[in-house]
Parts: sequence; C-alpha cells; structure tokens
Amino acid sequence: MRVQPIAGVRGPAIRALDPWLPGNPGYGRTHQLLSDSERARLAVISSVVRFKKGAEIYREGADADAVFNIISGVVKAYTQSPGNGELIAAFLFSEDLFGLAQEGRYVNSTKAVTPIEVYRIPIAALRGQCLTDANFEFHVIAKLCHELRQAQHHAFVLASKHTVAKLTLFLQMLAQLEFAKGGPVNEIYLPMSRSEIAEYVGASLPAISRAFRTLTTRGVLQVRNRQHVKIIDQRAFEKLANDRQEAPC
Amino acid sequence: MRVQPIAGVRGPAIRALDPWLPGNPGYGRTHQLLSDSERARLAVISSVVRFKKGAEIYREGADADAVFNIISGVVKAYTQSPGNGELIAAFLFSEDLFGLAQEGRYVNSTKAVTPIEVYRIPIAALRGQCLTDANFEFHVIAKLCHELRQAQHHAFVLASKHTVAKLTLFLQMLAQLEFAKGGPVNEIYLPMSRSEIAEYVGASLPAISRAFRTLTTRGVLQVRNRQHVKIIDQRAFEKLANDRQEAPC
DNA sequence: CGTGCACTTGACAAAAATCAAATTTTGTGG
DNA sequence: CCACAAAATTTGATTTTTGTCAAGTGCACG
Repeated sequence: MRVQPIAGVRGPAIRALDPWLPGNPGYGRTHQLLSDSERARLAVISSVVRFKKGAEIYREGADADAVFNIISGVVKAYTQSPGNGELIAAFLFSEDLFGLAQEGRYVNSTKAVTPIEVYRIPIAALRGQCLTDANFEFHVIAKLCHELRQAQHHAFVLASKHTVAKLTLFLQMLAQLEFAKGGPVNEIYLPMSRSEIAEYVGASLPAISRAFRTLTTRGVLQVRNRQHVKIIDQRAFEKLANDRQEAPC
Repeated sequence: MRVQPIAGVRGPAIRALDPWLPGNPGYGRTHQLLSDSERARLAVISSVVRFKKGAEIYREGADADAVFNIISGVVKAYTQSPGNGELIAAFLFSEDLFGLAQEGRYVNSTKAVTPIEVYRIPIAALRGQCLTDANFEFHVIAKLCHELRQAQHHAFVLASKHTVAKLTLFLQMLAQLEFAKGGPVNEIYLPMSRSEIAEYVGASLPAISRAFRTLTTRGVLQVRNRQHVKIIDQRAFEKLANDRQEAPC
C-alpha cells in the first residue's frame, strides 16, 4: 500500500509528459505540471467529492458544468452504444483530468471503477482561472496532448487482431503507468474487472479469459489473484507487445 | 472541383466545434476559431509549403521543430509497427492542426494523401505567440478537445466487430465532415485509397472490398467510381452505423 | 497500346464471437 | 465465522467472420 497525500491540502494536480521540452530529465516519466501556487489557487475554486465504487459521475449528453481531477481511485469513461455493449474510451487515474466537453455537453459517461476521491472544478471558475493565469492554459494543453497520445495508444490496442496481443498491450500500458509514477514494473495491479478490460480492448469476456490463460501457460505471466499479475518473462512480454499484428497487409 | 482561397493571404485557420459554448448557432457545425487578426499574426511567423501526393512530411521520432496547419489537401498520420502493417491514426483535412509533439519529438509519421498545401509554423515562434496572445491558447485547447473526440470516434470504428459496420462508420465520418463544412450530405468524396481505409478502420484490404460490395448489393450505397460514393438509402445507412456491434457481452 | 498498380474475387484456415454450462469469488445476513 | 445467494469468471462446443494467399480484372498513366 502507498502513502497518500492528505486530500484537499495541496489542490488539484495534473501529471503528464511534457510535449515541448526534450525529455532529458527522466525520460518517459510523467511529472507534475502545476506549481504549488497554481494548485493552491485551483484548490480555492474547487471542492473535494467522493464516489462509491460503481457510482456514476456524469452521463453522456448532460450539461457540462464542471471538470474533474482525480485525487485517488480509478474512473472509466465509456459510451453506451444503442445496440449492445459499451466501449470504454479510457481509464483515468490519479492526477488525470476529465469532463472536458463538446458544445457544452459531456461526450461520454463516467463511473467510478474503484472508490474515488476527486476535485470538482466548476468550468466557470476554471475559465476565470485561465484568464488570470496564462501559464495554466499551457499546462492544460500539455495534458490534452498527453491524453491524445493515450487515445492513439488505445487505437493501437483496438487495432490488434489477436486478443493475446491486445491484452499484452493493455497490461503494458498499466505497467508503464506504474513506471511513470516510479513504482515497480513487473508487478501489475488491475483495478478493473475482466469484463471492463474486455470492453476497453474490444474483445469478448471469454476471449480475455482465454488470453490470460494463454499467457500464463506460456510462462509469460503469473496471475496472483484477480487484481494482481506478475510478469515472469519480461522479454517474451515485450516481444508479444511489439510483434503484434495490427493492420494486416 | 472547389474554389480555393488564395494561399497565404488569410493565414492559418483552425476549425472545430466549440467545447464550451452550448451550441445554439449551427449545432454540429464546426466554425473558425481564429479571428482575422490572430490569423494575420500567425501568418507572419509561418511559411506556406507544398507537398506532392505521397510525400512524407515528417517521420515519427524526429525532432519536432514545427507544427502544421492544412490549407488544402489531405494528410495521414500513421505509425509503422515493428511487425507488419501500419495503423493510420488519423486523416487530417483542411484547417486541421498537426505535428504536436511529445518530449520534443513527433509521435507519428505523416504523409500527403493528396497533393497538399500547408502552413508551417515553427514551435519557437508559436510559443511566443502563446505568450503574447492568451486567447490563442484557448483556441488551441478547443482544437485539441476536438481532436481528442475524433480519436475516440476512431476507437469506436476500430472496436466494431464487423467490417461493414466499420466501413459505414468511416463513411459517416467523412459525410459529417462535409456536412460540418456545409456541403451536401449524401455524396461522399474518398480522397484516400481502399488500402488506406483498411489501415484506418483496422481491417484487411479484401475485407474492405467485400464490405463495399455488401453495401452496394444491399442497395445502401452506390459506388460511382473509386473516389465517389453516393448514399442511396440514408435510413439504412444510419441504421447500420448505429446498430453496430462494438464490444460484445 | 502496353505495363503497373489498385482493386476485386475465390478458396481455405485460423481466430474469435456466441451460446451455454460449470466453477470460483464476493457480498450478505445470520 | 459460516451458509447462502448473487455476481464474476472460466471453460467447452459450435458458428460466423475475417485474415491469408493467390489469382484475376480493370483502370490509369506513360
């Protein structure tokens, strides 16, 4: 378990790779974009809200009156398709920002995957903050670039043909997330259910189950329990992630 | 053929849906985010460049020294995977922005799908522009939100299980693009090759070919020639796009 | 008018979706 | 702490779809 900063004391935080500066310091490591004073100023206009696991934070199409910043826990952003099934567009983790809108309305629904604690920042106040602090906008841009890149990575996962490749890429994403925050790399924590993984990578639940089995059988992975897997053969793992077969021909 | 504004006179342009304002005026229509004076100021720091069809604009991993803004033509952003095949992350059209970087390097390669004409804006100058004009940053944020949403739509396309659904969603995207610019809706222009469509929607070239045939056979579509299709049965078309089967279970 | 490329079509094999049932886990109330 | 119910996951059998390979066909361009 990890020591957590006391909520509400420091203020909202945004973590991302810097788009502009060539990344000499800590390549591939995300860092905190906001200064202490920025965080303090944001803290004034925001409130801390808690949601239980499974609670809906907002629904697609609702009036977007606030953006959210995760203090702790995991959130999923998803779209329910008219037909059957839903696609999870993104998993959001601590220091992520979500709730940006299109024409004043939220573009997808969000739910708490685990119990969460978030800052709720009214957009009116946020807009004021932007006018006051030009540098803050800059940070938001950085974060958006980062999210755009994540979305493109998601596209890679979805474009993979074989479920094993999808799963490997997904696990690799989680691993990099822990790495970016400075955690251990071979131990992966899975806050979401198998079925949510399936909805994210674009495969059926049975297919995911079988893919896990394939990876363990091949000795690449060890499933400690539902929420914890360990990478045994790091080389094979990365090989699988790279030798994926996305778009054919 | 379409009348084109004379290049270089007006300056860079960014078109998107507004994230914040509830869209009373022209719902679902994109509009120009930059004011004339902003465009004029950007014009000063940018240069017009032309590329032939198929020409590479920049390569993944190269030092990102400029961003680009399309005046006319179509660009593809793609990533070559180590194994086989490449995934097209996005098609970019006039008034789109591309070339935003991660840690100072471009995150994917770009090529001209058609002959193109672009503004090249050095990032150093752009950064200066941001410091001068706080409002400009705001517009960049708006554009990024828009691109993020496009990336999520791409994810939807990729997550579809059946190739016919993928193709329908793709064509719908192109149709909406024309709609957003005020063009006719049932006539769709395809600047890219079948194979590029395949690489975008995550299917094999034969699968795309068969999907086109299925749609024409069912009387939904009429393929005038390689670059022009017409939607015959608008209702069936939209039905296919919505009844898609993305993530199962 | 021929050459090359883009696309279409066909046959077959591989992978995954689906349906359905068995099994494990989790949560709840005693 | 245990028993039970509900939910999540695994497993199996079958069917559909698509990828693959390979051979045509047609259009475009020189």
